[in-house]
Amino acid sequence: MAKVVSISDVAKDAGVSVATVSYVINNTKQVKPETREKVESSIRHLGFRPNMIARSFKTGKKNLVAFVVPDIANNFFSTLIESIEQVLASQNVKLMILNTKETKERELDLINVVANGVVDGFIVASTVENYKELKPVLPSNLPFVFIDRQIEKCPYDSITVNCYNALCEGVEYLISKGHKKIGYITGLSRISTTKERLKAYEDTMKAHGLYNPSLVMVGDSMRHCVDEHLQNILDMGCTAIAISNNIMGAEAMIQMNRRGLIPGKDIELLGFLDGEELQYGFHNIDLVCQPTAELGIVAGKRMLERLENPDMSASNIVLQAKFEPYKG
Amino acid sequence: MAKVVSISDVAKDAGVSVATVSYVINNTKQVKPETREKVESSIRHLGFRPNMIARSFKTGKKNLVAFVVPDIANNFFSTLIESIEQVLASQNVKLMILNTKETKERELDLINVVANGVVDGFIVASTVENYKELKPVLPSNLPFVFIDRQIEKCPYDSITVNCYNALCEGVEYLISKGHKKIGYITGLSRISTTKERLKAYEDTMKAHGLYNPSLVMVGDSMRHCVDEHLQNILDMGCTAIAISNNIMGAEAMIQMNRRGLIPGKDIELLGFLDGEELQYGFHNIDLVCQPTAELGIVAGKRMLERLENPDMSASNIVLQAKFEPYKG
DNA sequence: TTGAAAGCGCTAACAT
DNA sequence: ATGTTAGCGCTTTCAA
Repeated sequence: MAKVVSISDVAKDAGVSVATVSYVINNTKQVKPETREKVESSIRHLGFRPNMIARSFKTGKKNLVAFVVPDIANNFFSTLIESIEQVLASQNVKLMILNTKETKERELDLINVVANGVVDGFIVASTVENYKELKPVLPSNLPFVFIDRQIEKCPYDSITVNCYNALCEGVEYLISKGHKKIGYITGLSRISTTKERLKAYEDTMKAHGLYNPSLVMVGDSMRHCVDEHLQNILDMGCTAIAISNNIMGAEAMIQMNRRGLIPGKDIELLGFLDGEELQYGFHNIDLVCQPTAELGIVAGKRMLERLENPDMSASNIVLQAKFEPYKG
Repeated sequence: MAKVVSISDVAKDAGVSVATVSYVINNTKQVKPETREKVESSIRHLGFRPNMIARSFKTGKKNLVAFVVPDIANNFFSTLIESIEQVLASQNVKLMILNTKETKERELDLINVVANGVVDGFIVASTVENYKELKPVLPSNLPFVFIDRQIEKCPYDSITVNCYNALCEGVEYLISKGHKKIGYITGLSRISTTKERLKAYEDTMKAHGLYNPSLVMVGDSMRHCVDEHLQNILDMGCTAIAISNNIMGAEAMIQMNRRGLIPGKDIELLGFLDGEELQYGFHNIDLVCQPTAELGIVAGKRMLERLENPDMSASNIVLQAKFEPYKG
């Protein structure tokens, strides 16, 4: 366990003051070239690396943003992670990922732990339903950007995707192809995207006099619940099924495959295209396509702006999904 | 942007010294109950949260470990993340995830950025081939635990899974069922797991006089490469195909599905079961099963031990995968 | 062009 | 049981 070398070790070695060393490593003042050389040589020679914690402590800047994410195993969110990382990297800001597993307690706990002093700001895809629950843990001095899911009465920036129109169009499409019994699997009830999408399904079905509440299965936004719901829907004799998110859609594909059913032939599937994953394989289902990468990019940019200027007023940006039927 | 309250604000408000406040928030000395109460009331009242950076700066302890991971979208790694998180949580240590996307430069850069002062240690699933490349960025004063992939000549702890025997058994099994032309898709060549698995395939095929180098497709451990390789293997008339990791296996399933081919019927598939994902759906392929969660647990524990006692000598732990044929 | 020194918020040794 | 204070490594103001 070698001793860790500090700025004063470098100063001593180079025969200058710590201030001078600081000037050269930060390029923050003019330094005589030969002095700079001496210092840089000592740095290399001693293997000095500035202690980031000390630096953050002093400057209050960490160049670190936390992304609070419900499920890193969901391709939608991993795509989001990558696009956010990319934007932040342009300003040399790193992304710290905190995985809540769709659990309120974990979300609140993780935010709480990291809130004071560790990061410069938060991007949050919250699993919490409304602002009341969240408020106690939100540090008032840090920027927050909410992404993907809208929190009721939340006075911060948000970037979301509206899927209502696209999903209505999708259900219309199924109906126009003659489907009458169309099953639906929802996500976690408390989440805004789940509500919006369910409403799209319900409104469209009702408009055509086809709505039947027993065709709606209440899922959990994760894959586990799908198999059972799928079975119920099949048992009820549905000829088509719409599914409230990507991961459940992917699971439905798998489970249909296991039963020897071919999507788009034996039963028509309307799902969500969220991440790269689905682009590659799933060409035989109708899709609601979210601009996932763009969502991350917009959120990342917003965070960068807010870091620059914390006093901007909050804004809510809504991107639009679009419907793309399978061209079989 | 409200003012952030510090320990001295609390001290002032409660009419005690900063030391006393520190004692109550850390439970590090006896404090008279009524004093404690006063302090706790001030803390609640002012909304004080200890500045973690300042604390880390002072104590040198961050309770934060970095996990350097090649691809968070790969279920194998997200399972690993969850099991590591779980173990670390028992000591109140948090996990920071750094995503390299199988890119050496990103890996070296990210380690470098976080090396000094941000974390207490690193768990690394490295995409780098050998220790020489890695060495310049490794801070000598921090613990490292290498996981999943073995780095040549690396003098640190490692926890890996040996799949050689299980994959040999799997290929034997295919051969015993009468398959003679068995295609193979490899992972990224530089990675230890890729090498080990390829060797298992080659050794077994050779032992039966069935080896033919043109049946081997060089992949990249990600899904993108699979479709083309799969086509080649089908064109060559293979009746079975073995695939070097989970994500490429999943992609092969999807692409077969797209072609209307049923795994285990039209062509036999030998893949890897790594994460939860595959447990749910893929019941019609033969599988090499890695103890993924256990891998994470062992690595997490090792890190915790090392944090406790940095001077332990390095150890290399190897877990064993096992082969499980599809029982159709 | 360089240096001296204050101070960021906290912990913990030492004093009371 | 509580308070006083040094000091963690760094940046930055001010002086030289």
